[in-house]
Amino acid sequence: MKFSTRTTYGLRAMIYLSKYWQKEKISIASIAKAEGISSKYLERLFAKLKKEDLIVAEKGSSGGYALARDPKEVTVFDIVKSLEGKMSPFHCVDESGKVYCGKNCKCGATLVLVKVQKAINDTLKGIKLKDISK
Amino acid sequence: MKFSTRTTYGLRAMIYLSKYWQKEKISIASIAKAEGISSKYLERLFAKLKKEDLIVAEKGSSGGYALARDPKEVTVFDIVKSLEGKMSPFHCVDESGKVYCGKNCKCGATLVLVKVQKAINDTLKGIKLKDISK
DNA sequence: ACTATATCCTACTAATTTAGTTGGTATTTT
DNA sequence: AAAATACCAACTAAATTAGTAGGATATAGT
Repeated sequence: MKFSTRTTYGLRAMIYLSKYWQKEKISIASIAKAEGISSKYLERLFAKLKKEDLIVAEKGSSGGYALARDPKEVTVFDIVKSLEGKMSPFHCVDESGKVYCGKNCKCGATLVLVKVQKAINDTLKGIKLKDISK
Repeated sequence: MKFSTRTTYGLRAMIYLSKYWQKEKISIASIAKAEGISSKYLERLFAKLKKEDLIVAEKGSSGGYALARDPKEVTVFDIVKSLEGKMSPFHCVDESGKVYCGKNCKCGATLVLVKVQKAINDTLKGIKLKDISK
């Protein structure tokens, strides 16, 4: 089991943006270069972040991206969720923690899955973007 | 991000075995049938569990598998780890929690990864096989 | 108006991982 | 000897992830 690099790339880009919060707009090209990420790939990740209103964009020359909200108020959960899609890392358990696997819904295994899912989400919700951008 | 079905399959099989702890040996065929898992696939998962000494096997007719240790003493972490390989769900962070990514090792993103990894592992270590096999 | 620099959009490709299959061999009980 | 079991290696199929290609669209500065 591996988390995708999307999460790490996205976090790094958001940290980068938070350094310019209420200062400058930043282009994908410059973030990609600074962080060593494919700019075309980062482009696609930014589409997701924008769709969830975590960042705002301005087109055209001297355009770029900026955080949509104060880094003090954005949680890492918000970011990871927008990049990874639904935060339900198991096939049997949906996002709300409800178990719906076909075969044997009351099996002890799902107790584990639900706890792990909750542990991950609680951890992510407990960290603000501000906390990790110094 | 999804955990693989291996984890769930393996847990369910181990729960199944724990019901027969110090009673009977159980064949893969019967577990696979009862749990609705491909028996050939389960075979391969059992190879991993055996390699980590979580189960013991006896060959031949009337052979089968049994838990190697008391379900009170086996943690879910032991099981998941043997199935998933290393419990380092991020590319930047090794199993011990050490960060070793090439580019920017001190970046704030790794703080998140380390915390999530710890949260998962602590959760898994806190659950005994016995706890989930009623 | 032109040009350079951006975001935005869609489709394709490559690599990796996961899940499952095929076809056996070795061992033990009956 | 036959049946049932674990054991083993190689292959295939499906899904996901990572990355690329090739543009269209919008804006600022000249």
